[in-house]
Amino acid sequence: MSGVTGIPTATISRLVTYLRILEGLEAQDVARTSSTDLAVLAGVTAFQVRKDLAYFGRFGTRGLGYTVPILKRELLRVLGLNQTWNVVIVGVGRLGQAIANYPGARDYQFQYVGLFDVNPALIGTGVRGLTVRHTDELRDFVGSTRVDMGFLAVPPERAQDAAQSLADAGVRGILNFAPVVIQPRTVERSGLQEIGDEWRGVIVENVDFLAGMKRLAFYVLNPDLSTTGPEEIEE
Amino acid sequence: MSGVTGIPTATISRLVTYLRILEGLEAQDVARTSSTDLAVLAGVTAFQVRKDLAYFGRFGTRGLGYTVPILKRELLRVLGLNQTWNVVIVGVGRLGQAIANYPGARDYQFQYVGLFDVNPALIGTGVRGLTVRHTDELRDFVGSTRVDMGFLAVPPERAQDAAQSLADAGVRGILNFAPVVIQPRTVERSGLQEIGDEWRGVIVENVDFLAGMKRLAFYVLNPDLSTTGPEEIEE
DNA sequence: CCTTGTGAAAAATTTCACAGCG
DNA sequence: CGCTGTGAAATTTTTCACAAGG
Repeated sequence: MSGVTGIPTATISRLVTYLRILEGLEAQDVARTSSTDLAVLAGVTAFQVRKDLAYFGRFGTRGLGYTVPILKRELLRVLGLNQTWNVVIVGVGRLGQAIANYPGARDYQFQYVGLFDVNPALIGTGVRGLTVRHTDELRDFVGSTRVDMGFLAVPPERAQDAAQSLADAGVRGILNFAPVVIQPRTVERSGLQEIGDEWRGVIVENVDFLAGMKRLAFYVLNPDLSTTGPEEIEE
Repeated sequence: MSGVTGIPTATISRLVTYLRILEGLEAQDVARTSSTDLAVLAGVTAFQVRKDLAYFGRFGTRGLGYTVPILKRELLRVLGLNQTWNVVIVGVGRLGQAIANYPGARDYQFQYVGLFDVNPALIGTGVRGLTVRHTDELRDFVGSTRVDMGFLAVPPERAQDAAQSLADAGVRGILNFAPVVIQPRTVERSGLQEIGDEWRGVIVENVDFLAGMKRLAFYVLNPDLSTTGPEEIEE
């Protein structure tokens, strides 16, 4: 859609933050905002805000700033949140269930369409109106239902296999909650054939609670090394 | 401890990954490894591994590589994971309880010493052997018990206040699970005095599931913009 | 001969100054 | 005048080539 290239991944994270802020402003009926406002609320510089937005277009009016609903709409579009996303959850233990029940996902047209696990005790039970199926059925399921992403909430030792199953089934994006690096290539594993070249093009994003905890430990011990955002937020 | 400065935050994230990999290697009784091995397993370049480690010392032997237990021990030390961390959880709803029950935190001497919430229905109940207290008691609690970090698992609209409570109580690190930017400065809030200058020096790390989901949406839509790690991992 | 550790080069990202336009 | 949008400068981070050392 946009032929743009070389956009920092940090920019994408910040766009998500700006969007959240705009939703807050809209909820308070604020009509207009500026790069400086957004910068204060996001904890970055106003330069950064403008540069981030400039990668995707011109959304403001010189001399006036940004119209909240317009900028919000544009960010929704840029991030792909103005469309429906069908999601399966693989791993329906405590974490998987917490994810399924976490409020806020539905606000963005994220719909859980399937739950999968290998634990016989869980299969057949219902969580949020969906029946838990065996992970072996993933492939058939994806064949008959559109699935845009998979959330991986299995124990670490099963994460690579489960990711492989998702990729083989044709799922294009994986949100990995397991504290493991998912290998995009088929890593040599004793005697196994190289399966699933569908790997090419599968995106993996990680959400890692344990890693966050450890990073925090480091920065509490070395506060001088932490990035506490810019000193000056105004230009 | 280390007078080193200017260490990329990305380096700290990668150190956490290397540590995890080393623990896996140790569990498989692998005695030695190399920057190339670690690079493959971490999905980065070998240059990167060596540079990351070099910020903190010389842990390898030229010609031989790294001794797994030694490098692991050094990374534990660097990250501050060879000591006990006392943690309180603020917000004991579904998410807070999932965090309290998540396995793996205890492996690193992270100990939950207190649970806090404002919901009367929860106060007094027990979760994992701890009694849930009212958040108002946080300050007294921190006065009598050492608390090194607080995990913030409250609804977004309460996150800033709860973070303020933690900071006022003297907690140095906050792991924020709420999809909100915690303001390190006391932002103008209708009529309230500027309280809690303890803010200076409080570290905030974020673990944001919804943001991960949205980033994934973007990259699934724009796969060409995703950083799929290096093409070549070998030197 | 192998693999680390590191100064220097290259690339990416952020900061900045100001032109552009309502 | 005010605030955005952006090319250029400054800074940060990564990549690289190779010296150092077992």
